[in-house]
Amino acid sequence: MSVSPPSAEHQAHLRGLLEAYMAKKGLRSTEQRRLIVNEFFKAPAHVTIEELLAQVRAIDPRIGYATVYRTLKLFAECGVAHERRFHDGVTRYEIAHEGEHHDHLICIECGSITEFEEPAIEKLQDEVAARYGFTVRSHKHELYGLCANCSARSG
Amino acid sequence: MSVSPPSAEHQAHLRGLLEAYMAKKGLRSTEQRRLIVNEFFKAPAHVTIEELLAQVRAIDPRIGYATVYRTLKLFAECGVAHERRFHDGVTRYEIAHEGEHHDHLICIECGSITEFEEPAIEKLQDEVAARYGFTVRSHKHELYGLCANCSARSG
DNA sequence: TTATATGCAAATTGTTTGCAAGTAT
DNA sequence: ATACTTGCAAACAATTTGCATATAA
Repeated sequence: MSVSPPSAEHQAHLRGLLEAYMAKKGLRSTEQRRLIVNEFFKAPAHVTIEELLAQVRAIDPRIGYATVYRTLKLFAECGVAHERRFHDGVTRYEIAHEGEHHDHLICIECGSITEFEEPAIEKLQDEVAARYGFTVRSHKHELYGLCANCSARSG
Repeated sequence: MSVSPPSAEHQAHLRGLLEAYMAKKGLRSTEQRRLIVNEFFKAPAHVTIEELLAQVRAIDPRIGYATVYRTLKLFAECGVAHERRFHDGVTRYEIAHEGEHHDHLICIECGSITEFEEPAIEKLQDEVAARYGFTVRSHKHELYGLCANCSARSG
């Protein structure tokens, strides 16, 4: 529910971003890149390089790890994806959302990741920063614990 | 200002924690461990293994990386220190504070780390978790940007 | 054509572990 | 004596890079 694929419209917007960025940088549209973009949009949220690699290899087994790695970096650079690194030390990629920034609830039992948005927290956070004369550029707010399912299951 | 060494009293408390834990586990008080505890209490907050290693080697150059590594892990296990991993992927250790949990402002320019505490955020965070039936065990809230000094300097 | 992209394998980075020799109890 | 510790070096895990070959423009 908190993780849904991008609307056709939003997806088109992101493809536009990527295309514009590639044009500006003189980068080329290759078969691998086209495949990786398409699979990335179909992939579950917070996908890892390994996971996406497996997914694209199901279609073309000759794709290399480094190609997926570099393509996801490219997505992050042009704003199509966000890089996230949670507790477990693996980098995950998430499709850039429309509108608001969101944060994460991470289940330490089953690994599920849920997104949440809480403007009141963002507001307080800005107040804290102001108190220290700090200029916020980005932030990370992650809650670790047991998701509803795992809470029920384990007590 | 937000980073001050532990009071003599608090330090004694932490040493007690460590001693009790070591006794319970049958661990031994060695020269290396005594040196590392002492230096850790003198070290700046959010020290890395490398930094603490350099600091203890200034006193005894024969100390190995792994010894510092394992001793800091031990501190974390018994509640004398907290492990933190920020943006840059290096693990840092911080002396366990009295009382409340705190979070961090990290300057992406000079690397300085400031601590903050905001009960209202913690409260909202618990409300968000409750909304999802999520049981919070720990959390990470980090603001990245420019500290007061660097904001002034770079515009 | 020619600069960019790919796939492989090797290099890096930071952390973790195995083991023989040393040491606290 | 015995079990824990140490320091070294090697293993790991995840990411990043160099380079020869392939390919888009």
